[in-house]
Amino acid sequence: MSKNFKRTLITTALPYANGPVHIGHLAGVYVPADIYARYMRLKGEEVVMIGGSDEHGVPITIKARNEGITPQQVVDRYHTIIKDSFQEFGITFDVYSRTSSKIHHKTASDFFRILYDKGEFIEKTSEQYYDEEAKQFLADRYITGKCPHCGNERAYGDQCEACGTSLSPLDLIEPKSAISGSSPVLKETRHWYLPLDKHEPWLREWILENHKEWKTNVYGQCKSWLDMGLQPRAVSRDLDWGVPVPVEGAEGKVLYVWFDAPIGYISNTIEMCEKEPEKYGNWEKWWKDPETKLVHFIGKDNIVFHCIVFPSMLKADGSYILPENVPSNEFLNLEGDKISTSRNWAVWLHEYLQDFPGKQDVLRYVLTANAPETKDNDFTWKDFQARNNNELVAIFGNFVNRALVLTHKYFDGKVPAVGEATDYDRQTLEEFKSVQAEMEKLLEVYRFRDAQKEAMNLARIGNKYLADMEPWKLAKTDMTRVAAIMNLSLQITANLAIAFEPFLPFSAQKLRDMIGMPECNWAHLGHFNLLEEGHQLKEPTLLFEKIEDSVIEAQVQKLLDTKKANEAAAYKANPVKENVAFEDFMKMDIRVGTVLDCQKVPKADKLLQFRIADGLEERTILSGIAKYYPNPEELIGTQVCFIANFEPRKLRGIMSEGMILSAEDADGKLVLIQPRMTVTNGVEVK
RNA sequence: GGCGAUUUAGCUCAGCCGGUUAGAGCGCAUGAUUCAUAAUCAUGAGGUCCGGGGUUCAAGUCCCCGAGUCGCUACCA
Repeated sequence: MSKNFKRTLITTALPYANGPVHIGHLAGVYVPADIYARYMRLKGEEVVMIGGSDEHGVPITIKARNEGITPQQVVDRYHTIIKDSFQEFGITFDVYSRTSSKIHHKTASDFFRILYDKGEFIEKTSEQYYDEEAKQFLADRYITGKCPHCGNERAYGDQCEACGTSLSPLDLIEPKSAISGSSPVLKETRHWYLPLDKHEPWLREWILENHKEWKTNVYGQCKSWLDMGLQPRAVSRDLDWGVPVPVEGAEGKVLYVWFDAPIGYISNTIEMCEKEPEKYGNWEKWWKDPETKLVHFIGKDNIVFHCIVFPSMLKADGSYILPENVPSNEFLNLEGDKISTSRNWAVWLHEYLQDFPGKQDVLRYVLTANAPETKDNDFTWKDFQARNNNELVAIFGNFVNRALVLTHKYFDGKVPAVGEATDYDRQTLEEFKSVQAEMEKLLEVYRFRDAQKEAMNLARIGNKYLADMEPWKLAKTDMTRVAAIMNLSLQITANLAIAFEPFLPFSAQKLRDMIGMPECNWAHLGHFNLLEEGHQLKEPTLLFEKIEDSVIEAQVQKLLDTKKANEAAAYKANPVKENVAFEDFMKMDIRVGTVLDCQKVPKADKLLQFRIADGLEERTILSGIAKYYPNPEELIGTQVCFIANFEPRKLRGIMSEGMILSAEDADGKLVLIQPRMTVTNGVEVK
């Protein structure tokens, strides 16, 4: 399956610019991609690594509204943090740009237009609300009106927050535009769809037949999607934040964010090439030459977009190459819990860089050693400390220090003469012979965890060599032999500087400074003539430092604090809604009833089916709280509050006659509202 | 619920096309050693390979049923 490619284009998933980057992003995408890129460069291959912020989409506009700033201000803030922290962390992007850039708007726009002109889209027309004052179509949530169910005057077009009902804008009574306040009118609007179903046949062959080497999770998920049958996907949205749809009469419409984002890889490549044409050449050679190997580094939540949707877009255009591989990692957990931006459960890169100055490599090492390559993994601070102290310090750093200190002690820091190799020396040399090939084999198939282990193994061999040779004893009798031993130890040190360069670039650089090895060439790995006799070494400094318990405890405490803060203080209660008349409240019929029966609804994860004695007869109500009540039978006999005069509605084929009231806690957990003492069934709540 | 992935020593993970006593690193125990950031080196203890069936001369490895975990997806009146 290995073709001969001339050059490699590495893309990294675009971080969404509504928050900073955390260790999950790093472990899943950026550290492995950077290792791969550095390795390729070290080999002298032509390679570029593309990155950038994904800055469009509805969540950013919502965040902006909540904070009373513009979407541009939101993305400016996070783009800067993300870009700066990546750079400080040593992620070597050839370009790190953003999708709000001019060049991206043009690229994405042109891309759409070409597909449009080729007739690669399906157009569908539907009726949507239009604001004649603001002269634009209104996205669902920019329409407010009276909720047909509860009468709340300020329901949104997609949902009534008073009663929780999800709505269509057409359901609203007396709709109003949230932008101008005027009454919108219904107007026909077109939307464009990418007919993925049309692309299914070649996708099948391309993935299922020709890319069996993809990781099992990637291959499996693609197969699953293909077997289910692909559906057309909308590529446009009514929104004013994004890339405008470049079609006549499409004012107020933008490209849907998932369509626009992957094109960012292309725009960023163009930007890179335009900035330094002599270095990178024409952008098209990176995207349109079949001799370019395209590799997407992503997380597992992005598989379908990168393996099915984006390739379909590229194929629809017709002039682009397709990805050769899509190495997708699983997720990294933090101290046993899912990493979450909204819950602030994360180790943020920019904060790590502040708390651990100069320790980029420690985090790089730990994230690689514990990378979620085949399944979700857990990051713990204790493990972080152990890997630093027991591996980086004790094995790698210690060996380097021993070799250098001994050389300074016995030979004034000059590389001593080679000398005759003993059988044992030859054995040690033998172990280095296969290292280069071994590491390449692993790196080529994106197994960075194992590759890094190989590098660490070299330091282990070094430690063992010194322990077995005991030059500090021989120094009393045979300095020629000591010279030979130290020479070999120093050559091992030089090899370490090469082997670790893709993984621990800062430390490798530091090491090369110490031993005076300005150049770093992958081809030299496994050789033993890297440092010449008589070459002067610098005074050794420590490559890594031990991390004390107190430092780790402080980080753990920080996490515990955010957890607490999340649960209480950080929860921002929603603003109080508009006053309502007493009569409106009286329209709501809230009552108490006893649970006669309660069980999970088959084939639904969230639904519980209640049988309630309501004082008159009995009624069935469904409620989406199954997750929080794993033993529903325990609710039998207790009393709950419910809205009795709700329009009945069918869910999963069962008629639900009302709504059971729950409080939603700060963490999203739903807790039933229950009377403190038993009351008569059917009494009203006022 | 459907689909995909995953479940192997205390922890983190290897085990290709089924083949003799299941491996590595860390942690732990014991011993050796002092050049080194109490670092290193050696040895050792630790596993009904998630559970239950089946195919086979032979299964961690293949098939079926089930459980846990994660992702995509449907469902939270």
